[in-house]
Amino acid sequence: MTPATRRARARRGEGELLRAEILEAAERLLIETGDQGAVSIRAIADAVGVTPPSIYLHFADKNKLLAAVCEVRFQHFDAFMTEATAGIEDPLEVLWARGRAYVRFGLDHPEQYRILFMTRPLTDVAPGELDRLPGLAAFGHLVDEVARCMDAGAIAAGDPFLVATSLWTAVHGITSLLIARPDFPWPDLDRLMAHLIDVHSRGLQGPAPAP
Amino acid sequence: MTPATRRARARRGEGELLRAEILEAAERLLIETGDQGAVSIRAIADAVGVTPPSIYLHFADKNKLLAAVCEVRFQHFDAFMTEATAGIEDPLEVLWARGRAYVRFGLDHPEQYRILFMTRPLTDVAPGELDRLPGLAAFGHLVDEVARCMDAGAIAAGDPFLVATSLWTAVHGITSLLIARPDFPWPDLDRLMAHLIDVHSRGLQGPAPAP
DNA sequence: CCGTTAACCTAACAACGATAAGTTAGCGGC
DNA sequence: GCCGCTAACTTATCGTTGTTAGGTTAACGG
Repeated sequence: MTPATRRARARRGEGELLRAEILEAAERLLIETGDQGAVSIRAIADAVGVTPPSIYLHFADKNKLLAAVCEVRFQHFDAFMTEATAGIEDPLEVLWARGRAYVRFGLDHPEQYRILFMTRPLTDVAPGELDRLPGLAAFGHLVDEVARCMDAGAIAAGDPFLVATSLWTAVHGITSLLIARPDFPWPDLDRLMAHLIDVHSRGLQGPAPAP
Repeated sequence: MTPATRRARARRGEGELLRAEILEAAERLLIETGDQGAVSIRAIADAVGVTPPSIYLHFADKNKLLAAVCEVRFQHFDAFMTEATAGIEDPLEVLWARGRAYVRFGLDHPEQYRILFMTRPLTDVAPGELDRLPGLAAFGHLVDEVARCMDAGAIAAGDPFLVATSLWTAVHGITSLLIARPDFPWPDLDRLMAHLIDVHSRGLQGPAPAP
């Protein structure tokens, strides 16, 4: 594959345009190839119509680039889950809708999900900017909804953080295994999710363990 | 680091010795560096005291080597979990003991767990040798134990495969997230596991959803 | 039209996985 | 004792990767 047509140089002050084009091309390659390893700096540069070093004018290294790609995608993560719960009154149903949305989002964006939640963090998170952790806002909302369920008596009173963490690991378990082991003879996803919700809706109503 | 002292050539018919040394060195590097990317063919060869091409006398490529490393480790996987349930009478307690052992094993061998269950399969599994899938025997035993619980009336009757799959995703969710996101402010693991077991022991006793 | 500088490119490095082709040394046979 | 076969390696090299140093082009203010 010969290099794509050379990209026209941006006008003065418009250098940031390249950054956006790089992000777009990188995500497109990530989705098309389905392989993080195939998304090389050279392949991205080629897709954009630019030489490899130009990438480094906008991203310190490859990890930062991939992190940026995922950050863009996951800005929609929390919003997507919140939308999925719009108009639902029952706080317990809100929880289940959120869980279903989580799994769906992960399976719709498997490569980004893999980078964000199935590999070690690409960029070390400095203490103090923990709030910029992707998905942390979403987790906060989950804790809130769990607390709301407890207040409404929909689930047994207890530690909302502990319950939220457990719910997170539950939906992550399904999402990540489906992504990592697609060759396993999985039962129908809807059945699996229904069972998960069934178990939890019953299991969370009993007395919580002592904190 | 200069190359380690050169390894003495194996005697005739003892070429397989090198294979074992390579596997050992590869796993040691994997554990010490904690980074799959740092385990290069050259680093392994250096650790063994041999040149890189010698690796290929025993392994077709790097993926096959890493797969072999994990296979060795996971030959103990099912046995470890079975041992953890030895002497337990209550079939439900057997299930929980197995779950605890699963998480412990994963956290004790995080890099191998990551390769086996958190990345796409290193080597494509040919149809017909599905039974050699690492951990599949272990999964079979899980299904058996779930069925035993159903027979004993410890959990509601239903599809043992569905329930076993769900339990697998549950323990995998905890294990894999703990490995991938060690920086998250996790609650105490024992508390998390106790909550998981609490929820499931209650949730699995109600009527199962229709198959 | 000139000079500044933003926006790139050319050339190259070290490290990687992998391969082709050569070399060394253990050991049975005479 | 030493010859030859070949198992057990090595040397040299290829193409690709992430990344950097330093040079070049062209848009725009004056």
